[in-house]
Amino acid sequence: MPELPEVESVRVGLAPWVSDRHIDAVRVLAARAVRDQIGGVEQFRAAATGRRIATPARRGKFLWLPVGEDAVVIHLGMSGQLRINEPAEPLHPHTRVVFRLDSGNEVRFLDQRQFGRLAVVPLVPDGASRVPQPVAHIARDPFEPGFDRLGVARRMHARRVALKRQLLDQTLVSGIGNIYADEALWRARLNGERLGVDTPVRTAARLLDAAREVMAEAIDRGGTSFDGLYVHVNGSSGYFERDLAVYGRQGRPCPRCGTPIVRETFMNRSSHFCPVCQRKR
DNA sequence: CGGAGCTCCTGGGGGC
DNA sequence: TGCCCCCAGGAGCTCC
Repeated sequence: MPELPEVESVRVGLAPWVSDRHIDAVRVLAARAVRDQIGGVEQFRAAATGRRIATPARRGKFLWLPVGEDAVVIHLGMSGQLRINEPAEPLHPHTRVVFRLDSGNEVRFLDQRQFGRLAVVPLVPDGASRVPQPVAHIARDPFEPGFDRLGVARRMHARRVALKRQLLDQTLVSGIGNIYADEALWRARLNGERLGVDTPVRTAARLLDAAREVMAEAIDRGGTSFDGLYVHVNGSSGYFERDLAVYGRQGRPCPRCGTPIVRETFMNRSSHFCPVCQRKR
């Protein structure tokens, strides 16, 4: 389940293989992967072929390969992977899109559950920089220089919306998914069902700090994976379940107080928390 | 228009 | 042993 740290891990791993390379050919094996592309598969192929890739960039969970005034924007969804292969290597059955580079290598997009998506889109202005058009409505992530920590905390406090829902709202703060939301809430000792209006601005800011810390540690470890679906660009899996305090650890002791971790359904998703450290009040 | 809920998708795993 | 159903969730979409 790629969240910000996993996507950043993919970006860093991909960069030396694709930066300053030309895309010589594009194969789309599953039209669904480019369903957002205006003009469909043919337009995707035409718009990507022959372009030179600059340094891969990222905001939140969105990754993109800048190509001139456009970008190949990639969202990995639930199970998307990018791998570098030689053309002779057999295609994995989940391969959806293949880019052949002028280096002779291939960049392969694999995606079992097909929530992932790719498109060639124009870059649009965003402050001092530029982002792909579909990324423009996404908020800055906690690692971006322009991330307004206090401003986001104030918005959280102003809303009668549960803290976990706000952490997952990509238009408020981007990059956080279900796993890091649970981990950040545990670290900040807050229950995810607590409302923003019941949370002081400084407490909301502390929660954002916790989210950034948890994700920074995951980036240092090279990403996190829990079901074997997430894989680094070279095919090796990042698997750091032991570093998680609460996610997927229902019934096991809270690392802080020993109380068994509880799993509940919230927002049609699973939520994991310590019933003592993170009281619902 | 903000907020909440629905939907897409697939293979692994559990239950019978 | 085999089959069926449930489960995981990011984000775009729809509805209120």
